[in-house]
Amino acid sequence: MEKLIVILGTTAAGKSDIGIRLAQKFNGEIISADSRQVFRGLDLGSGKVTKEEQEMVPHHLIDVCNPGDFYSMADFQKQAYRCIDEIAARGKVPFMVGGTGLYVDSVTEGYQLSDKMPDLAYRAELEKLTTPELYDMLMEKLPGHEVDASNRNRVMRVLEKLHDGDDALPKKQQRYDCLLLGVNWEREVLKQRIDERLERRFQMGMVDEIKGLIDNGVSTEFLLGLGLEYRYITQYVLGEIATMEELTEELGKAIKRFARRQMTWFRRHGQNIHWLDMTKDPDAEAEALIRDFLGEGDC
RNA sequence: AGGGGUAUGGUGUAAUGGUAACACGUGGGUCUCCAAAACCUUUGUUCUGGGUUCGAGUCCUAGUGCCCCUG
Repeated sequence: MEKLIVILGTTAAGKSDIGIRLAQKFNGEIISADSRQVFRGLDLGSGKVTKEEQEMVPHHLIDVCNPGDFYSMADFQKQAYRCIDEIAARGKVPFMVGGTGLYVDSVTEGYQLSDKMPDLAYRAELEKLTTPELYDMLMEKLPGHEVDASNRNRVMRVLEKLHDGDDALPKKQQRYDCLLLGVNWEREVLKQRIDERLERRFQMGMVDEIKGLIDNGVSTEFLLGLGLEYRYITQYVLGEIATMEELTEELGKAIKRFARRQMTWFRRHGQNIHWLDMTKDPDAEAEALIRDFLGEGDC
């Protein structure tokens, strides 16, 4: 089984930096596992690595589609598999770095997905119904299936699967031998890092980035749906958020809330994550683990 | 110093004298094809001392803190 090194963690934890350093040391290439960095032009707001950083180590699955395109976990998985296999075939070490828990898991746990594409027409039809109606419909077709009755997206997805002839049961098959490294900070420290990074990106022109996207025809509906930076800054540009102060405060809160959800995901799904002690020497700790994982003579 | 106002969870507010509520925050959780999405859920409050009343966040009184005005 091919080996894959994964670096995960919350937003603003510093995954990209340590990922680049480690990939350089171990003759690696980086696959980004980030649901927003796949879009061209979403740079500052998605926390994308710079062009210069991308030159230090080859990066993959960044800028692979246009804003407004439909891109999902399944697309990511397919492309990630191909990238990883190609990197390994070149005799290099694949490093997957990212904070989108679902994307990471789809590769590390080997989700087996139906090969049918989402049926957008059927989805549009379901969209007309209220959530309770959707739930009733689901219970009729598949009594006893466990989903949050009020979770519209989940209920719709199960209906969609059934419509496709799928049995709606999740399956998986591990495809890679993975070493999971977690980058994490004490809560208060992380909150401070989030605030600092937010301030820094505002100074670097994050608002102008969003204005530019809108001027170039990217729909505000798409941007609002992305959440966090793109949602809140779009609201500011549209005048729904009045001041920069309010924007900074609301967005800061939202990012912290998101970081908490990310941790919930990792706690639940990553039983074998090695959490690096960021207050000591995380690089050395990670290097030792990687060396051990890859085996002697490989580095 | 005098006059007026005000005091409710961490924050902002609500409650004809009759079970103290809401939002935000905080914490926990769900999630295999839009996942930075979409959801579920916990927590905690009447400034202090007296008084009126069957019953006080609410009325009276003293104190204390804060705000405004005057000097």
